[in-house]
Amino acid sequence: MDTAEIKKRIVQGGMKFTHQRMVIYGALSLSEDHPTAERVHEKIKSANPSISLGTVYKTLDSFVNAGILQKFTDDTGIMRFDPVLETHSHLYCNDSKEFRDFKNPLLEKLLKSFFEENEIEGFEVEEVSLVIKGKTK
Amino acid sequence: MDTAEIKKRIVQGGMKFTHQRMVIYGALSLSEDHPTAERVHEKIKSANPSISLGTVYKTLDSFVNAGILQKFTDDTGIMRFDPVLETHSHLYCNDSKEFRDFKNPLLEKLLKSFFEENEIEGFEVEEVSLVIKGKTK
DNA sequence: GTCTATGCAAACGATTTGCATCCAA
DNA sequence: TTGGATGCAAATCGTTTGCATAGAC
Repeated sequence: MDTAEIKKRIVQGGMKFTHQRMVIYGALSLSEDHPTAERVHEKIKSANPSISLGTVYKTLDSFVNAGILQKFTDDTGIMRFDPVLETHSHLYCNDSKEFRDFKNPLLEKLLKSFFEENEIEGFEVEEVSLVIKGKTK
Repeated sequence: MDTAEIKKRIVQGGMKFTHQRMVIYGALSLSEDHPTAERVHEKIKSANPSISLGTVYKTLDSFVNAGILQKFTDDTGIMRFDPVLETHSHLYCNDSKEFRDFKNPLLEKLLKSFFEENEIEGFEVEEVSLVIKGKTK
């Protein structure tokens, strides 16, 4: 994702465009992993030593509220950020403790049809979140 | 679940049987919700004021290691405990922020077959965890 | 009697908050 | 110019740890 595209996303999210937001979103959009706030801070601080960890937290939170970033919490309770907005699942490696995106149209269709065809009594489904745990081989 | 059954579970898990473990497992096995450690402590403390929150944490952790309790982490990063050991999913109400168990053999079979029939390149699936988010109606 | 479980208090670590200053619009 | 964004430090809070004592086996 290039500079212009990132700026567009930030502005479309209804946010002021700042240097910090540019740098932080840039670090995220490059990463295939699902970094924590601290990891994002590490990635950017050599080139941008003045951006504080507090700002990274606040900025990531603003991105989530603006809908241009997704967040989830891993098994250890630490927040993870994901710039991929489309419906997708996550692979979690029990050995390396790392996440990877898993996009599979068939699986998504399967889940979608299941919940369309099977009403859950007393509950209205809005979204489903699937984590696939196992080992990289 | 009665006293004898709880004692059996604790002993079969290879753990010493203590009054604290009895009380803590008892509080969990009664609850359809998925309480936090603090919630468990609240539930038991009027009848057992000497059981400390630290002991609740250590005990719940021992149960998980012994395999007689499952734990997961909610979206806010707080640990939740679940005495239901069989494969099942969770319903999460965005309004009340509460979890309910969702057992559905068809859904479980669907997911199981999907991952049996669709090899994920470079990944060996061990378990899948599904959270269904929405609203109680 | 031995070895683990418990209670207590202090430590920890990820995240949030308050507030003065800065800067994009 | 002005309201929102940033940097810094202190506060928060769920959870863990260390250690002396108690209790299960």
